[in-house]
Amino acid sequence: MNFNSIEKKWQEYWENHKTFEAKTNDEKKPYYILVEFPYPSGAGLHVGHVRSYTAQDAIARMKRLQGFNVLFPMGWDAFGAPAEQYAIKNHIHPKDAVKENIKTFKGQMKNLGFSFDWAREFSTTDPDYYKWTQWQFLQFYKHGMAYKDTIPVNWCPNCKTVLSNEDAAGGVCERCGNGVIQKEKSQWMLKMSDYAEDLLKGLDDTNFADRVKLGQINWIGKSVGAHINFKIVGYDKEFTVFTTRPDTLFGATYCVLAPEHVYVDEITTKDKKEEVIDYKKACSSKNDMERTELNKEKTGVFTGAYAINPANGKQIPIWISDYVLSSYGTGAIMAVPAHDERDFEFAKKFNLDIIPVLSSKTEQEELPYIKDGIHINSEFLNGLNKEDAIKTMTSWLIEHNFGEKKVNYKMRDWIFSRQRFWGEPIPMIDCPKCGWVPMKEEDLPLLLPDVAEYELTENGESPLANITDWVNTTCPHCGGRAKRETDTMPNWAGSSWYFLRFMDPHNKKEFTSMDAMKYWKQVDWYNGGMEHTARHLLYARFWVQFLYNIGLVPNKEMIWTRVSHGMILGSNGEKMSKSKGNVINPDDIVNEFGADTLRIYEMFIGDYEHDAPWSTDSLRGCKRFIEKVIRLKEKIKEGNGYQKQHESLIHKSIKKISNDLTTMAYNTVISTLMILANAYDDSEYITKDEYNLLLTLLNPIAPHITEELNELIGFKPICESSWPKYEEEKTVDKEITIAVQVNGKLRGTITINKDEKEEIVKEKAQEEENVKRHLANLNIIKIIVVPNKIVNIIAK
RNA sequence: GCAGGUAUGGCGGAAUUGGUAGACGCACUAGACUUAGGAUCUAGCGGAGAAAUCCAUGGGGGUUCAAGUCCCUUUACCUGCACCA
Repeated sequence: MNFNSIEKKWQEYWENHKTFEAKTNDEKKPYYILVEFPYPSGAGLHVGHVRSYTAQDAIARMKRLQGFNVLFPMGWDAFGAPAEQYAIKNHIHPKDAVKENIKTFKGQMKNLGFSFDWAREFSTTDPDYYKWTQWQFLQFYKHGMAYKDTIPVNWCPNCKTVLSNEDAAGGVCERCGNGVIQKEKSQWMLKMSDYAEDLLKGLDDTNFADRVKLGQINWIGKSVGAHINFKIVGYDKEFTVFTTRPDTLFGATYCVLAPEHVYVDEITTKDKKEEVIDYKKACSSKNDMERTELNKEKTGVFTGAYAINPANGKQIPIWISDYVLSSYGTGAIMAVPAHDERDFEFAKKFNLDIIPVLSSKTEQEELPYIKDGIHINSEFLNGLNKEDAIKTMTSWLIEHNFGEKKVNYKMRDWIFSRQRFWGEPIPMIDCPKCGWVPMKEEDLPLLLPDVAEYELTENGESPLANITDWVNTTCPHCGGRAKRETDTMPNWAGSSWYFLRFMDPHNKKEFTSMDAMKYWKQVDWYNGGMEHTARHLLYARFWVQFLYNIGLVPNKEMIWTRVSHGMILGSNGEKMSKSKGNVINPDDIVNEFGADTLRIYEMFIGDYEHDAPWSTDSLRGCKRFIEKVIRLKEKIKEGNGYQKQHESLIHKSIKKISNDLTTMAYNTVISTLMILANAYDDSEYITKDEYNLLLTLLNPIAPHITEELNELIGFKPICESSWPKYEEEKTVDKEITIAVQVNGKLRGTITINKDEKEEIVKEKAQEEENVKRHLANLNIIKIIVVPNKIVNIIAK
């Protein structure tokens, strides 16, 4: 059999019959299956894509056979830095590079037989799409959710470009090797922090995998504590710290400000000026992660200024150190060295006071410790436990105007500006008279200029800043001369709402009609990489919650189940990469082994949620399995229905496969099919119905060969048939074999009727030869019978 | 550093609520068929042992009639950390 021509034949059949096109408002029950749309890189489809697409395709195909109206769309997330860099290098417009890549990806996907509804395809870079991304940004702006702020960014003075933390790892520019500095830039921000609590609560209305929920919860990073104000000696000023342990205030012997804190320059005494300036300079080359490493030697500088501890009126020194981050809390801390590891190390190094305010439970415990000890050295808190002390101290602070109760979130506002060409232009206009003015909605989309050549700017502005024809415009408000915003949106913008557009992709009047959203309701099953479960998912949920709050989507959460898949590693167990030479190209595998073999193999490769190394040997095993299925056709004899000897196995298999396909246990779907095929192989002959059943169950994972074989035995196409049903009573065996233990050790097995009386089971167990032998000379104390499972005889 | 995850034969991995550890596949060994074999079929395949049996789910401890599964502790590896997507 020539699998290549069989695969082509069925791919054409599905296309011609529009088998996979979903109709909005169909009478059938809707079911929306989504895989993360890919970034169409120049490298083409990765075998990792094939894993998750096959998995979701299998669910889609089964659900269709089960009578659902399945929406299984595909599109392209095509804005981003790689396409831009490629375009600069080759002097072409990124849209042309993207066009080529999409063509490649689409061809590869079609060759693998994924049942995507291609009628709904779009790219985030289509003006028809990004028009609505821009429109939605304007809604954020109009509802006070978008603002400009000055933020430090990683800046490479040599490449004259802003870098991600990844590209600036170790304080060195990944591209040129020069040192990276921190540079202040004015950026558009979305007020995501306003949604922290809602994003936390909304998780209750989803069915995300636990580890996904946990990832979201940790990213949001809620902590309850207090703000405490510290007066600065000699100034009519105070600064605020955030702490989760206000009860330890009596132990605060010094304060630390982030080096970037606004008061630092002002309060530094003359003799310390030089030191402070040097220190700040040194910090500007480090990112947050490098700064907070615990095992690194603590560094810091005394500002010469003192603050007053509000609890006891003591003057305590104000230091600056890089272990305090300006991006978390208030950018200032009170240090309690007796009970915080970082503060302790810092205090030891710089000889600062260490006052314990919690009594340790055991004498041997060394500082620092921060368990729920009883308070000491803390005046009115003495003798209280942690909870009571926090309550008492918080009310005391409020009463004396020294602070307030405060909930803090690690999650920050979303930095929405990128100094790049290849992104959605932010539709804002800077007018010398009117300030920032949003574009008129009817003027959208604001298209990217159609130039193939553009240069990086000297000062880190977007390349768009140099394209004066594009930048210069008129103010929509006063009509005077004005300039466009030249920053573009982050790649995350387009992917934050694409799942809504798939519900109604050709709508010219709205981003998606309420009608379509009400019909499809939400994404029933969303799959993507583990690396996207924190950020992409959070951005998308934020976006949807905002749209919900302004009445544009019907539900606060538009994604019900989110699962994530593990990576496919190279055969050496390392991540596939060109430099390691361990990349497997799916095209090669399809050509040599066929798409069905690759699909089966990737489902069989291991636990879906875990990484798994590639093995071409294992792939061959899957090819052998297909060949066995083909050979089984020769075993068909006339006769209908299922033979008695296969009945129980068949019903069990239908049950297990139907279930496992919805719990991501794809590897056991394949092993169940192998067991069924082996049973057929071991019997003298099989019936057409039995063969058709095996083909139908295998069809979601290997759709081409199963359709072909099914046609050869004269059945109508599987894609137009229905999914088999099992009868529960036929899945249980009447006779079962159970284990017999003596003192917890396996000594034999007995065969009994299902649900046999306990007395008879006990008798049979004791009669078993080997059990008898082990019971000789022992007195039976107790016999534990677990119905239909095991017998354990306790004897002395 | 912070957060999350993982650990079972030579390999990928199975194993309802704790109840016969190693399903299924790969690799390997022996044999059959064959001009041939990356084909097919038969048998074997965690370790020790002639066998009975003992040992074995990263290490150590515990709970239980019974632990891969629950609890404590420890080690190693993987992923994410806000301008890569």
